Amino acid sequence: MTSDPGLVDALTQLSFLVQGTLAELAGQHDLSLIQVRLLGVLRDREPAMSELGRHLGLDKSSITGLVDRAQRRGLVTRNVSDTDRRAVQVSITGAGQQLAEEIAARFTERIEAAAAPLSDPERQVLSRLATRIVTAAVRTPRSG
Amino acid sequence: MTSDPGLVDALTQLSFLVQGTLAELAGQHDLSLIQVRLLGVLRDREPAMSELGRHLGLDKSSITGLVDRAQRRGLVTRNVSDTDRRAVQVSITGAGQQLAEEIAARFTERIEAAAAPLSDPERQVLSRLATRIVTAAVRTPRSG
DNA sequence: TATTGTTATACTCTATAACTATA
DNA sequence: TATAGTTATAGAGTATAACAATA
Repeated sequence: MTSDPGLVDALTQLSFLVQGTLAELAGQHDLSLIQVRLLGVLRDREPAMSELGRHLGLDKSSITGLVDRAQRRGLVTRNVSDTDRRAVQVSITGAGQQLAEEIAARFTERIEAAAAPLSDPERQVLSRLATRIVTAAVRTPRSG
Repeated sequence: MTSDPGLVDALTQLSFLVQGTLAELAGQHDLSLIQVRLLGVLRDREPAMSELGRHLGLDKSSITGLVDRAQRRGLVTRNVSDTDRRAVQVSITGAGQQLAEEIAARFTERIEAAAAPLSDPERQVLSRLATRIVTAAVRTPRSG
C-alpha cells in the first residue's frame, strides 16, 4: 500500500503550485477562483441556477450571490427559462468570455513554463500518468 | 514551447482532485483549507505572527483573525516573545497537533488510493517528475 | 522613525432557514 | 406538494487603513 513516501508530498506541492498560479492570475483581474470556475462552466453551457450549483458543488443560495456579483460586473446574464418560468438560465457575456480566455491563456503559459524543466517525453509521461489518476477518480467517486 | 496540449489540463484536474480531497477531509472536522495550512506550518515551527503571514501569503490583519479563530477552538496558543515584546509567537496545542495528524493521515490514504491505479514504477516516475517541477518553481519564483 | 500586532471597516464566499412563485 | 430561486442572517476569510505599543 505504501509505495513511495514522497508521492503524496510531491502531488500536494504540485497542486498548490497549480492552484496558486490560477488564483494569482485570477486576482490580477480582481477575480476569485470560484468566479473563474463559474466562467469556465459557462463557456460551453447555459445552465439553470440549480445545475450551476451541482457543477460547482455549492448551495443554491451561494449561487445566487455568486451570479449576482458576476452579473454586476457584466460577466454573465440571467434569463428566465422558456419552458419553466421558475428557472433562471445563466449565460456568459462577451466580456466574460474574453476575460475567461485571457486568464486561461496566461494560465497555460505559466503551467507550461513550470513544466519546461522536463523533456518532451517526460512531459508526455507526466500528462498520461496524471490523466489516468484523474480518470480513475472520476469513475470511482468517493462514496462519502 | 507548446508541448502536449493535454498536460496543462491533466495537471489542473489533478490539482483540483488533490485540493478537493484535502478540503473535504478538513471540512469533516469543521476546518477550512487555510486552517489546515496554519496547523501544518506550526507543526515544526513557532513563528511570530508576521512570519506566519509570510508563510501563508496573507496580510497581518488576516493572520490576526485566523489565529483568533484557531485559538478560540483550542488549536493554537499565543505567547509574547521573550526578546521582542511587540512580537507574538504562535504555537500549536496538543489538540491541534492531533487534529493535524489525523487529517494528514486520512489525506495520505486518499491520495495513495487515488494513485493506486498506477504501478509501483509509474508512481515513482510521477513522484520524481512532480518533484522536479516543484523544485524548479521554488528556485525560480515568479518575479511579479 | 520603523516595526509588530490589533482594530475598524468593507467585501467575497458560504450555508441554513424562511420565503415567493411556479409546477 | 414539490421544485426553483431569492432573501435574511450568520460566520469565515481577506485586505486596507488607522491605531497602540515597542524597538
